[in-house]
Amino acid sequence: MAEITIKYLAEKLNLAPSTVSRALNDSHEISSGTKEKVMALAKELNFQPNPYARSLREQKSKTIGVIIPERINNFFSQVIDGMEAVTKAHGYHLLVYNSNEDIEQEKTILSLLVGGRVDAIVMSISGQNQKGEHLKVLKNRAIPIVFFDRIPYDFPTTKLITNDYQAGYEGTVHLINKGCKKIIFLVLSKEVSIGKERMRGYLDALKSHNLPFDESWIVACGHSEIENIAHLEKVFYKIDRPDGVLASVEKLALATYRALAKTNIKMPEQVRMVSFSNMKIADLLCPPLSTISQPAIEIGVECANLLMKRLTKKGQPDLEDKIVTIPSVFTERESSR
Amino acid sequence: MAEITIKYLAEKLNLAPSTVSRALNDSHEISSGTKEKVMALAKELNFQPNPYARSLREQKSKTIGVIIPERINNFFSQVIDGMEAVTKAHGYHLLVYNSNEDIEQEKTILSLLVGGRVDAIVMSISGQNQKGEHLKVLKNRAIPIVFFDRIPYDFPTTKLITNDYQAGYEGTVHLINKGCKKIIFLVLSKEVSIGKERMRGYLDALKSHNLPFDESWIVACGHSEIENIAHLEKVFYKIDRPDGVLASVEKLALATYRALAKTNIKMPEQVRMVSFSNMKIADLLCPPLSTISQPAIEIGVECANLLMKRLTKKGQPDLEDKIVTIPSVFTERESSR
DNA sequence: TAAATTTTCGGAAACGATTGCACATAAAAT
DNA sequence: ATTTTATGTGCAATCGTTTCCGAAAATTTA
Repeated sequence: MAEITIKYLAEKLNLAPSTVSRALNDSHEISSGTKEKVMALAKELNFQPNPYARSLREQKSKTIGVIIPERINNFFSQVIDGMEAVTKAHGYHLLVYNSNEDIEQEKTILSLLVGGRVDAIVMSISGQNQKGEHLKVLKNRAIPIVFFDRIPYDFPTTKLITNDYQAGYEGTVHLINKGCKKIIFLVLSKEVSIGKERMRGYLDALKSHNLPFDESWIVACGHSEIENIAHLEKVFYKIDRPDGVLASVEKLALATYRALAKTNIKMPEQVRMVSFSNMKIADLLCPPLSTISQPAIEIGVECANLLMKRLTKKGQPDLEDKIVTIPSVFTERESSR
Repeated sequence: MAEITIKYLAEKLNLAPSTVSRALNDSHEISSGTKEKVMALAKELNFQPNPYARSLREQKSKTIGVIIPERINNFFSQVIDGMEAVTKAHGYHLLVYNSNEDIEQEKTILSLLVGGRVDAIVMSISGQNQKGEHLKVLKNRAIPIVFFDRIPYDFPTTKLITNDYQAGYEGTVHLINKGCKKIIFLVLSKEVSIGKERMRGYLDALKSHNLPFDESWIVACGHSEIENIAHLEKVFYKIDRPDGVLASVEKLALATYRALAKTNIKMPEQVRMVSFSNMKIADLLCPPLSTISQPAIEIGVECANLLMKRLTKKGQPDLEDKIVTIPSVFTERESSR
């Protein structure tokens, strides 16, 4: 079936394409009579204006690019759900890319996006490198971008994070209050923003409670689940075994569960754990996991709101260079009781 | 900064836009000398052809629309990851939509997509209705579409599912072998394809093992977690309590965990459970959950392969009207031991 | 050397929608 | 009755790319 175009409608109605276009856009300079006729036929034939013709002419795509480092992760799924809820209401579409925690892929994706394919970008950058030199392709382009969760420090735009420092602090204090003396901190990469902030909270908590600290308590893990488990096993086999764990990402808490399963160390009796996590079933784990969970949907909504405001209202200024902090919520469960 | 266009490159190089275009596309009718000059400048200025102009001209978008009923679900995330892996290699983009299990939203999304925005669609339809009348907007459009997991029966195209019948049968047999006599079947909606097939396997297993069956053993749940839990609690409070559970979707297995937690019924001692699920942490639940898990990534890869073949090779026939079945894998864990 | 190719490139149309401008016709004001 | 204004519509250019067609220039062949 031939695609239905404005030109086709115009022929059918004995009108000029321009008239049809204006009628469809409810222009004031078209009589209500012709408007109705046009609308009626358009509805009858289920006419949909060609998005690419429109994008080309209007120089905007009504599309937003989303880049996340990992798709199989509740947190990011929730963020995107939040974003979609608001962008949908504005007639915007979401192009979603998974960078697989890989800077090279991030770079490739970005170069695809800057060509005009999207009107804006929402991004959480990979853990490999937080400096963000690979983001410089964006610098001299006028494309709005907001970062969330894993943000680059030196890129002048709006960034959304949770109160990582405070949450890290409070999670640690919680463990201290439960009697933990040797709390280790699990981090994917010391380079990543969220890792750094959460770690700062952890360190400050230890300090303010006059607890000793050893460099080896910062356990840097990687992206390989198997290696992480093996590494953690060794940590727990040490004579001077830790009695507390603060995991800066969910993945590492899970690795800890598996590592502990291979030893005969009991949680929470011998070691307690608190983790940053957006798992919905933290309460079903053995034992249920104490979590610091981020308001993911809200983060998505907020990102989208910022962009919608910038894109749909005219005369809007560029995105401010600032960091917006949304509080996370702590839930105590068996793992730290 | 002004966008860099072919026309701009042409001016800079004192060439015609047509020549530049051909050079960039490595046409044989351009001398290697000019090709090099053009390529060099394009690279230097980081030229990206305007995707919308190209789409308009070529009448294809190099974009695929993906519609899923739920985003916060490992299965769908994995499927999309699989798809992206292959579409990326072909220079295709993914527009992802969440229908929220709502037929109306599905309809809205479809009408947005048929206007030429995407070259093909991959879809798993909502559980509300499996008849698929709302898909008729697609009927007279020439847009290729493939369904997976939750498929409409009467839509003539290729559909991908797992061996739902067989897996349902084998899961049930497993429970029977463990000594279960009263096995209930948890389903979201009796209308949904996967529910039906899995149920058929369940029923046949009971029959072939000469076990009694009662209509009430088919427990139809909804999308509200709270109601499901309340409902299941009642099921387990009956005098004639079930001693086995086959959950046709992960969500209902989790609801069962929570319902059991409110009673003092022990799993697997008093009731055993097997569930369809793609959870990565089934082994960390209390007790670890026996799962029938679908090869989600493979499904995504297969969907994408079908479409890429159809779209990138010329002279390809329309998508065959057939159902492709990929086997799922059963993993026994504590919940049914 | 002239003719026939082949190679290399430019001009212009096309994709479908939007919009500035011009031009009718009708209504209102003078 | 004539000018002004408002209203409704059409023409044509534009967005950036690709491609058909034709025409020079370079090369080969007769």
